[in-house]
Amino acid sequence: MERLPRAFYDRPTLEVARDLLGRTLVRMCSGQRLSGRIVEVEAYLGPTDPASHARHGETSRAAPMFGEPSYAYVYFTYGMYHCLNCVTEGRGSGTGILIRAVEPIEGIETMRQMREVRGKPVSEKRLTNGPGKLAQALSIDLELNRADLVEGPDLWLENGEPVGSSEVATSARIGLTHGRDHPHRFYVKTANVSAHPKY
DNA sequence: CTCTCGATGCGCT
DNA sequence: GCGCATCGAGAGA
Repeated sequence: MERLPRAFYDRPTLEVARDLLGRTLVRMCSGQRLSGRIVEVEAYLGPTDPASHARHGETSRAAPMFGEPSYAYVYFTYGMYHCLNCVTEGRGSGTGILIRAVEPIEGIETMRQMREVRGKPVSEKRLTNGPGKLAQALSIDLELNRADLVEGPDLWLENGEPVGSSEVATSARIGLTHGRDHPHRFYVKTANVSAHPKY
């Protein structure tokens, strides 16, 4: 399967977000392919977006989003979770897209082990149905911050199978206190896996 | 299913 | 010090 090219990311963020649905997220983990079908994302639109980490400008944490598109922005939050974004648009935009949920494809048993490190067995549906969960399942942490999604050896996106408009829905973004006024969350209605029971 | 709450560490005002 | 782009446990319906 072919990787998405650099130009894929170098477009308006909302356009890229919609286009990310159905693509395959691939993580090479000690020689093994772990992968999933992207079914939920959220767009973060730069310094003017009150919900974005870029809202205070190019701070050290948000800096990757101000760099070249097609690189990863990984951040650590709530003292214990990591979340994966891909950087979009041109250098200086401060924009990115949070990957919120994938359907596991390859390496399901490894993902299960990663997720069971503490706690009880995890059903396949709950393996990767949330940004913190999929990062844990795919062993994504700060080492992958700024990773090159086009040429890098550890993390990338493949064409997958784009989903048609009839399968796509939008909503407000999840877990925010500011910036809930725009439908910047995109998800696949028919997905096996949902990061939000309400939708 | 729903809701609430605590864990836990860091970025930023 | 405050507030998180989160998650899981526990309680209730």
